[in-house]
Amino acid sequence: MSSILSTSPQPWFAQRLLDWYPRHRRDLPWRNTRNPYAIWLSEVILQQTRVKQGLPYYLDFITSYPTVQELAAAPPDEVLRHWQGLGYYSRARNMHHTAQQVAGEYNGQFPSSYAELLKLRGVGQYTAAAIASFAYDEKVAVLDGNVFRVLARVFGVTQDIAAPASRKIFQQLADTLIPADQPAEFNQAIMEFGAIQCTPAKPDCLFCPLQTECYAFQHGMVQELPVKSKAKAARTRYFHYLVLRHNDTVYMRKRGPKDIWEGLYDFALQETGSAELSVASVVNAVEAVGGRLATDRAEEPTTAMRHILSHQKVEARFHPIWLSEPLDVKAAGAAGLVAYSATDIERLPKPVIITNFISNLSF
DNA sequence: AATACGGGGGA
DNA sequence: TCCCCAGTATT
Repeated sequence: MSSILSTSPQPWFAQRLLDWYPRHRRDLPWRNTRNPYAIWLSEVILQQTRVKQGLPYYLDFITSYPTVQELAAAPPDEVLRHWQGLGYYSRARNMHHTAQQVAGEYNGQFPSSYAELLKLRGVGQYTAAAIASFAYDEKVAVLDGNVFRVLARVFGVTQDIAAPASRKIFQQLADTLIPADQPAEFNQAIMEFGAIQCTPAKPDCLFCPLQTECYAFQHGMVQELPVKSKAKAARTRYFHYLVLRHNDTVYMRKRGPKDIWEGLYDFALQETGSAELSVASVVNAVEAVGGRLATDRAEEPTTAMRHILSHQKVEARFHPIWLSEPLDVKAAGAAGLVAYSATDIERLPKPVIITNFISNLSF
């Protein structure tokens, strides 16, 4: 079925990668440091994120919070605001939690082994292996999307990389390949090789140092490997945002748990099963949060703005509502709505779709 | 084992 | 459109 020799060492693999790496590696600010804080920060930012997208965020965080103590001391909303636009916001919340734990319980020192790192919130097998190897030279192989792809192709592993059960196959393979004397360099090399040379769509097989040994190349299966089952189709949700305005303020609320964009701020929301929301429904919704319209009818909503997430397609319409007076305090409070000035709003962490809408809003 | 959770970029 | 990305936590 495949050419895996799972228990016999194959030194050529590490040798070729370690030869390739110094000649092709990108110079990135979190490389060439042994500072576990900087490494942890970069790894959390880079989870499910490309270097190009994560780099400016890393630079902002390491500048704004040079030490774990400073990150720990920051207000949660401020941390989320710095994270704004990066996605997977639980990473930011978990990161902040872990910063406070390290600053407090760990006396500012990150744990120094894979097993201990794994206990930190937001630090899974990949990130624990990355920190343990990069910062402390522990011999533990990282397994990320790049490594899965490289191993599947080079060794002809046909297991579905999306299936959790496949992980131990790849982990076992990676563990036999990682050299004891250069675990950090090897981990960096295999990931960089996957990111630059053995890319998903059009890998550079012509100039590949593993061409002769690569199972996928030798068997014409480069496009077939890795095997990955498809994700479930995304469902569509219809958001009708009530942009409640009074004088120079706009009402916003913090989003709760068990849904997208937890902890970020948006407007009063009516979610429906279709793209339409009648004027009567808008008026009802405004009154439900204790509002009185300044005019007898609502303004036309904006055209739908689409926002694509991994598991959801959000179709949002924004209904500008001018209030004749502030919201009833009790009703607004129950809905979590608070009046913010333009300056306040700039500082709030917001989903990209909200930021985009606000950028066209005149105060 | 399956699902939820963002957003950007490339083909 | 579809796929991928320096994954993790929850169910």
